[in-house]
Amino acid sequence: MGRPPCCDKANVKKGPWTAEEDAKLLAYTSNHGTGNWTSVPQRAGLKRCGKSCRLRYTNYLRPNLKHENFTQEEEELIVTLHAMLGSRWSLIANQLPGRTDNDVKNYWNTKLSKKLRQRGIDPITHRPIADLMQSIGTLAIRPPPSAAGASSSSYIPVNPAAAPGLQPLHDDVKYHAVLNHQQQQVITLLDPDAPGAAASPDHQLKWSDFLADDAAAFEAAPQVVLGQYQEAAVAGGGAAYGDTDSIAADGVGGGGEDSAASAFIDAMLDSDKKMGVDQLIADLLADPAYYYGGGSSSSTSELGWGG
DNA sequence: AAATCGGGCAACCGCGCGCAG
DNA sequence: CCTGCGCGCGGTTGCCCGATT
Repeated sequence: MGRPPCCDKANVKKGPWTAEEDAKLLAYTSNHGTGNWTSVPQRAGLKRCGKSCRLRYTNYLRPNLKHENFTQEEEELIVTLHAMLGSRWSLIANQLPGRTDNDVKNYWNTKLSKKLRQRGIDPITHRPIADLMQSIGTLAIRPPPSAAGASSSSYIPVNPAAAPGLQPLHDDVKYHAVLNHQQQQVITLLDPDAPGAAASPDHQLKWSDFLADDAAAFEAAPQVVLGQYQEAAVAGGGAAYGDTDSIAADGVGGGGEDSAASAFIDAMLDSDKKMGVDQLIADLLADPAYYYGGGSSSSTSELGWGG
């Protein structure tokens, strides 16, 4: 038994919107707001599905939308957030004023993923493709990640300790130093007075522990949860979102990992608005070590997005 | 000049979640 | 607690248009 259709599809227009339709929808929303989309078509005199109206409004007609090209700063922010959040386009778009999730998604699919591939970085895992090939070869004999392993996680540059013999593409030491430093800044910003802040390596819990009881853990010590999430997010292989997706897909776990991520993300989004975490993200992006370990951190152009 | 190809983008579809009754 | 409904999200599709042959 499927869900009934939201509208009479036989009598609904589909396809590109005309200027007249746009005008009607805009006039209606400016006068009545955007609640109850199912009734909007009838009230606005449109032969469209309410869902289509909502999409048209949010992706095109909504005030303050940017219609110009993405800037280099926006590109870099998308890449970083995608590495942390996966394909949660709405969350990523929240960090980009004037951009919609559809914009970000399309831009990623058509431009950014290709750019990453061209630079030898897998756009799904955000790890060097060479590293992935190596991982495939050694997957069967790799031990499961331990707490210690997680705390020294490798992300884009492979951690030599985790894969001895593999040539690191970047300056891993510098990269990890930068990343850890940025994480600590974020954590401190969120709750500088919290006892046992994640700054203490001995206190770091395993991400899997957090997942088992994420809601309570987050309320009790969000700064620790943040540290864990970031550790998990940067742990090699895109475990941060790949695992949650698989959990969600097979319906096992009652959304444990997913809710863990969501709880953290929601809190993060609330907090960053208040505390300027955006700037920290920008600082992280501004450091070339993020993708190309070593070198100075003077210019984002060193990331090589320009051409 | 015409045909074909490929990229980019707008829009659609189906699903999950939250909420109200 | 259950059910129906609306909303939002992510994945996918299909059209348009410029580039190439």
